Amino acid sequence: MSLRYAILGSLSSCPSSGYDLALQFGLGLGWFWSASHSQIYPELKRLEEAGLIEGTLTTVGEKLEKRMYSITPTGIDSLVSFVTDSPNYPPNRDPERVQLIFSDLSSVENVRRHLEAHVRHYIKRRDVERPILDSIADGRHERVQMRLAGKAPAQQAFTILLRELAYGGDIERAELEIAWAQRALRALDEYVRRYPLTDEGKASARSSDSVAVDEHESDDARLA
Amino acid sequence: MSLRYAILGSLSSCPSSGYDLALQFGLGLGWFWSASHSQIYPELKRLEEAGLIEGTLTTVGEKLEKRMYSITPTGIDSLVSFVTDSPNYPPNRDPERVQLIFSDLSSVENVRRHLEAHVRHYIKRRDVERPILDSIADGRHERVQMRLAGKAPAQQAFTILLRELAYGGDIERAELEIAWAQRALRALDEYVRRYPLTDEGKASARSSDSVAVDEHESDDARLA
DNA sequence: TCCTGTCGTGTAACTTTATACATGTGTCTC
DNA sequence: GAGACACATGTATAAAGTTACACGACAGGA
Repeated sequence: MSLRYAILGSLSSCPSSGYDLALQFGLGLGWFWSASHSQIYPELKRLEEAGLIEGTLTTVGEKLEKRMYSITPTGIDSLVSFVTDSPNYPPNRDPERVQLIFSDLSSVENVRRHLEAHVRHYIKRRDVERPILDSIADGRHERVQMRLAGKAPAQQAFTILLRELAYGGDIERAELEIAWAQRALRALDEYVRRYPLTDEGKASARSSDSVAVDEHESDDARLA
Repeated sequence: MSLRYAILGSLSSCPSSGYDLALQFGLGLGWFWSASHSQIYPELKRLEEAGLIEGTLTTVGEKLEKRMYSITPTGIDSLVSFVTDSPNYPPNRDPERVQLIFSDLSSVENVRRHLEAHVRHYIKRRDVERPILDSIADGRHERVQMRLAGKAPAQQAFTILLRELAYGGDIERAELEIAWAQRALRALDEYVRRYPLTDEGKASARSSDSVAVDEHESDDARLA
């Protein structure tokens, strides 16, 4: 049901078309909830039927139709009751970790690649989100500005605080992932130092050519 | 498709019934991938048809039927190619954050409750996972022991390392969430100190009785 | 004029996940 | 012997999400 409330939330900043929302779900809001236009358009219809939003048909240029939706008072009430619910935490589904815990079937090299990709992914993410946080902090962020319009200074500060917390938390998560993966890479190095010959026996776990490994078990014993 | 590989991964430690797997997906493996029995049983059939696993019918007691599945060499190959893929990161869907960023429509008190619940949630999670990590680190973890069976010491150390990294990372995530939410709570206190009267005007953002807020805007100006 | 890219709105088919329904056995305790 | 609870396996239905298909308008430059 969160898609519904993400839409209501976005519309509580300013009226938008389905297209606008789809962009939002790909960019700003997309850091917290993703959705594609094929999910958004039907949901907008349902929301309008339920009276939570209101659409007006406008035209761009000569013929191009555009449906602008605004949130209704009922919609606001529904959104408020959503944010007032105690937070719910969906079941864990982390494909990256599933890969990692079963990667003992592959090689140290593979895990290294995995962790390096992890670092790159979260560095990218952090580097994209940091400027957004900055622009919120110093009042340049356009969509936040819209949300602030017509509100008292105290309310404005509250809105900004919450956004900073959300983006700040996301960036911290990214930084944790980077630090974790880098430490993991060092732990891998350490492992390879301790079991030097295993690194070459990459396929050892996959097929039964564990001869090479067995051959060097004495090395393991010596080093351990 | 990760359900499929989570099942294969679990079966690569030891043969299991659908029931066993459902328990796993609720406990150990469930930290990384959740699934209910209604998803598992049909998937097991598909996996058997595809030749990735093999089921044998046994009986418990007199009549109670039990289907034990083992992973086949083809299944191992499939699993290895899964863990060898570069990690993929699913779209963001974080209902807690969606609530937070639109919580400026509710009250400081509501956000405080939200953050306190967040702290409790992740404290609980950390406290459950920490002993699991410990049991892996000192070799008491039963399912990890099964996975180690018959492997060379170097391979065993590799398996243990990966599990430690996975659980360790999860615990770090929990600790980050706790620290973040606690800092957020202090930031809320700070906000209330700066805008003292807004705290009482809880409903101000919801309805249009912003009179109370407007009345005290001079206070805001004075303090800011 | 054509072409490309953005703007704009939808539907169809499929996969995945959630929730509930449905049934029966084994084991232990009161 | 009855009842509670873990063991064990499924199906049905609906909701949510993904991917692809489908159409057309506008604006800009080549």
